[in-house]
Amino acid sequence: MKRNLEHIEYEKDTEALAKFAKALGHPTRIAILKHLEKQSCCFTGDLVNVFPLAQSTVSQHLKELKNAGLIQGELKPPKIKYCINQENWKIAKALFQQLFD
Amino acid sequence: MKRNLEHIEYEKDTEALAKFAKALGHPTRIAILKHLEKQSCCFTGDLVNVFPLAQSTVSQHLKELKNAGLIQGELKPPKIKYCINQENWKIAKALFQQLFD
DNA sequence: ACTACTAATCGTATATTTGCGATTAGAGAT
DNA sequence: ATCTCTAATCGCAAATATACGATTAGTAGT
Repeated sequence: MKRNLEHIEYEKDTEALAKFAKALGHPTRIAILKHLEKQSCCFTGDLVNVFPLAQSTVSQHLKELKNAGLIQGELKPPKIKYCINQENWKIAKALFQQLFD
Repeated sequence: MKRNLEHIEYEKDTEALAKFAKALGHPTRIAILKHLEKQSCCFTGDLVNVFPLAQSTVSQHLKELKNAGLIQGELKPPKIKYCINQENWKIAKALFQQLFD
């Protein structure tokens, strides 16, 4: 990007909502979240079997969801159990609700 | 992208939701939509004054929102009046609501 | 036809995203 | 210490996204 302007400052809520939306902006990630809602929790390996994607690709998507704060991982050797981050999930829900009021 | 797998088929709702989310995945576009909600309608030129962005950049964002079906433009020479596409807005709202249930 | 105005599109540069295979890291179990 | 298993990370390639200035298109008025 070629921007000579310094980073634009938006309202906190706007930034937060965009961040959540961005994380939701890929069908695979939506599908992962729906799966997590249904299963309540699951492991990376399970998802690799659910989607016709490489393990590294699924891991990448999980990473983005984690970075956005929508999910969290719990060490459950030798696996990692992923769940929806309920706290941030509520925040995201509220922000979207607010947008669509 | 290097994918030898043919395009993955997701559920219609999943695809639709991801498309809406993707369009919402940029703070400028969230801000534009919030502005449209407040003003009910507005013109490209107005937005160029609201954001420290080039006219072409604002136009690009409007195009993406239009492609996602979230807004629509009405010819109002010599300007174009943009409004939220209420029909799709409702659909988007429902899809997000459903996700966060 | 010409002018004036708005907004879309083009061309370009750079950043980010998406995806894969290969490798590495981490945590038990032997 | 070594082996096994899972999942993250690395390195790469290709597609998309973001932003800009410049140009073009479209419409209304003169």
